[in-house]
Amino acid sequence: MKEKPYDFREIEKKQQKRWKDAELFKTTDDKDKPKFYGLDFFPYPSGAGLSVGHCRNYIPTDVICRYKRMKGFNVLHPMGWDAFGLPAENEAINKKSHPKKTVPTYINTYKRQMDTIGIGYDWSREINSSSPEYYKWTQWIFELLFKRGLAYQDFSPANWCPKCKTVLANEEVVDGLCWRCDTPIEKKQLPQWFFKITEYAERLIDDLDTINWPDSIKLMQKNWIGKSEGAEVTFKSESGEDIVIYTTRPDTLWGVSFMVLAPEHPLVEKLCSPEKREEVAEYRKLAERQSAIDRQSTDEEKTGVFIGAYAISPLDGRKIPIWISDYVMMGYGTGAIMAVPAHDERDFAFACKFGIDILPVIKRVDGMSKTIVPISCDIEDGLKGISFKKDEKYYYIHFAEKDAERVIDLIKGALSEKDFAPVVGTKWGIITKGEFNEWTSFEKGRELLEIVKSFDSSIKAGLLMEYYNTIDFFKDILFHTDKGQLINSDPMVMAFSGSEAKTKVIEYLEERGLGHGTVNFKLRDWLISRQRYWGYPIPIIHCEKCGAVPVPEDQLPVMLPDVENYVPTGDGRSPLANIPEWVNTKCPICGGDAKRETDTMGGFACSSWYFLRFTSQHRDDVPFDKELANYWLPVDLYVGGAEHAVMHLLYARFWTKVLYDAGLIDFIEPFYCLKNQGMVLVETPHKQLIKEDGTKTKDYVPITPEEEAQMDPGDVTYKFTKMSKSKKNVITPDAMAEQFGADSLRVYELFVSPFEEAIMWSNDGMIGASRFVNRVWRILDGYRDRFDKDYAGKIDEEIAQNKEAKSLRRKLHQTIKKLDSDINDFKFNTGIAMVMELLNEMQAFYNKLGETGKSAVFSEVCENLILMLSPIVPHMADEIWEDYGFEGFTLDMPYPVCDEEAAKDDEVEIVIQILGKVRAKISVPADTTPDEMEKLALENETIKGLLEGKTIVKAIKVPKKLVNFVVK
RNA sequence: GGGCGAGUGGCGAAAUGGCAGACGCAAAGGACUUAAAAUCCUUCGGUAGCAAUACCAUGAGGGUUCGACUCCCUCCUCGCCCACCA
Repeated sequence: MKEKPYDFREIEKKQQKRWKDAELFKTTDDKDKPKFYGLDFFPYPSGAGLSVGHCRNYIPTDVICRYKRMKGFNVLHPMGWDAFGLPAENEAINKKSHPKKTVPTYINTYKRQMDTIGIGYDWSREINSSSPEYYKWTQWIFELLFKRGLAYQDFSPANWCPKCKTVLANEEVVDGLCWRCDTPIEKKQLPQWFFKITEYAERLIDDLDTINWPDSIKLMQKNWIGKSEGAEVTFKSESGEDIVIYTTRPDTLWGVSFMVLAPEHPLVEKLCSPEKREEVAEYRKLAERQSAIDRQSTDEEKTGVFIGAYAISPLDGRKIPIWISDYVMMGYGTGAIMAVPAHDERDFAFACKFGIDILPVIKRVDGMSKTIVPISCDIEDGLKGISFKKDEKYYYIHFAEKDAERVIDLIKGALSEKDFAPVVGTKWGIITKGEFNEWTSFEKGRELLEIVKSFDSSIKAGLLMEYYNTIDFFKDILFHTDKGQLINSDPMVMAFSGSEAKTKVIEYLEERGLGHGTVNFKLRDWLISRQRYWGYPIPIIHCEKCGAVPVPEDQLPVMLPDVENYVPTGDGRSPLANIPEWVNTKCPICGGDAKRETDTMGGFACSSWYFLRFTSQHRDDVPFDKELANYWLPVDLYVGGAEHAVMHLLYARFWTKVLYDAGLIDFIEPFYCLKNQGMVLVETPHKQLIKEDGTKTKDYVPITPEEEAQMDPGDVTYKFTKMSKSKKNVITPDAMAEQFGADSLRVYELFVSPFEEAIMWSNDGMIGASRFVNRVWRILDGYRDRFDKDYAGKIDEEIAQNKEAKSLRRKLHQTIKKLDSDINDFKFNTGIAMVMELLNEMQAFYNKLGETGKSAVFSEVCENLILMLSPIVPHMADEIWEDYGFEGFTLDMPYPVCDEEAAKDDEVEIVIQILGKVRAKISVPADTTPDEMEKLALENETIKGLLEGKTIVKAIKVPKKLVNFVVK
């Protein structure tokens, strides 16, 4: 027999052509079959092309889709292009080209690369979000939202990126910087279009329970939506204005020491006293100028101004000073808060900074004496602290902060008389080795403190001794709990404690008409306007008489006009505003002169419904076929990076719910199962960052290979980072397919680490994967001429005679079972490891078989190996399949099924332990009963010897696993 | 500051209460070869020992259990996400 070399370049090209010619991946809408919809995140086609990082996303989805197809599912596995939006436009500007030209080129590259690694997409359903056929329907959905009152225009201070010259959504602002170009964001007052996603906040939280997503992503969405329950309370100012505040801690109402409004709060103007007017105006100006980053920083000292006005407490008629400060934000709640320094850390810090009187705590911690027994709570010679006993351990807490006196006052207030019961005078002490040592003098105490300070914190824990120099420890007691009994409040509510107190106070307020319970969300409405060219025009016509009118459906799409110069002007208007012949139009209602909306929509609109379009991409009369959408959706498997946790995934869920409400679909969530693949990191040269004064910092920055070549090798450090074009460290799938083959690349990415974990790209690992693939080929090809299709009838005879054949067959069926369940669980790495074990056994068997030996079992193993590997190494599988004389494609074959009988072990090795330590191992028939196992264990010579003179108290027996003797 | 996750050989990793290190990489030895590559066959956590074997070992310390990488408590380190949301 002539050996056929594994020429993967030739083979992969050939099989890809066969697949294409046979339209192998074309999906039919056969509604009788169970369906499987596998989808990858909608990629933005960039000039950089695909990297092996993208493949980490596409390969596993492809494996699952191929596997599901072999399992008899009707599989939909489409791909499309998120081609509209800022990234595409910015890239085109940089290249001094037009996105209309660059986008198709990039798409072609992506498609070619995806085909190169053998991803089985149904290209007949390809979608390009920048094509009028697609964006017509995105505009249609905009109008649907508009008609349902979910799209509105509003003047608002928007996040403005001066470099991208556009407004950004909250989600697109990262650390106060533009998520694309890292430019600090400014605030700019502009008329903007919003989607009312806040109306769906509750459902967006609740429905998370119905989908199978990673917990971390669900949690991120929950935190982003940020539901909190509390109350709105109305205070009257001295001048008679109503000031409504929002609080989540109505139970602390009687502790209101002052009040804070957001600087831009509309009442500030009215309330401000004449003599404070100037100061207030100045502060407001300052706050306005501050960029998003300053305002969000927690480290900043609190700033604020007293506006010279007072509110009257509706509870007791007390005068409450009103302040403004930028730690209160207009966008959340009512933009006004009641400040309770005794129970809120920020209010406390503010009160300390400005010397505002603090009312005592109004909630006393229940049963504090059970957990904390203060020994002393005083201030002595500048040393401020509290000693106490907790859980039988002694602690001393020293407050180094300048407001320690006030903290200690509050703590005293939070303790009841009985908490102080064991206190004897002002007894100072310190605990070492669990012993309480009284401080005989201040010097002695200081000395001990110094020693303790120098201890490593782990040692401190070991000594039952802890030292704090902050108020951290009491945060839980004072600021971060609603536990405790109400005190210093109205007698009507004082009987209550814990979270019940909160409910009762809300009732108290509602009865007296002072306020009511309410729910607030951190989520803001979704800002969709972009003052940029490369997006689809918002289909609205502004008429002076009729207002904002949606473009009639039969006039959709509103085509994006062709313009030569699309570079943003930076005046806050889109380039479309400079095309009068496009802007000027007639009102669809009254026929009078009107102007088109010139803003375009952000790219997230396109990706908020594309998964629906794939089901019926051909329809030009509806956005999607309702029946087909209901058949295919929700998506059964959605794979992509975790970085889209809040933006895309939240918007797509929102639109799906809107479409459901409009009766267009029958499901409430778009993606049933979500998986996040790990990143691919690559070793990249870095240099140490040197400060201006020449000192070295701890930070390293990546450098390009050219920079590396110019540097002293000693100064270069290698670290694993994400691939990026600017670092010039991108590894492309094309290069890997050329060097090792697409099938080897697929194996490498699946095998090297668990699916969710980041992988450190390694060429050696790639070689290992390629070695495995080659080995599979060599064995299968080597047996090609001896392969016997009619092996089935000859198996029984062979395994009866040949123990090794039986054992190999067992391994085969165990592997089928393991790989099958591992693919289902996304545990590709261990599944492939098991195939490697099978291959090792095959190799040993094959070696014994020699050049000419034949085996029915080996034929069975070969056929099943080809089929079970088909989703993973499809090119090779189909090539060998042909070589073995089979017709058609492995993808059309049923996936191998485990023969449970064949997979059963005859004998198992059990471990014999004495007191949990392994002392012997014996091999027993698999069906040995626990009692027989014990008997056999006791007969073992080694065990006999070790048990000599000992009494067996108990024998723990685990079938097929172990016997453990507990002895005395 | 808050939340989530992780920490196991020289390296990527396996084992989710039952033999720690499957599988792979790297390394070492052998076979084949004029030679190299490739391939095939071995060895491969540490300490002691010729060996059988024994002891140690899953970030550190404690606990639960007949038995802990796995569960609980305390601490350390790293990563990611969020961050003045009243």
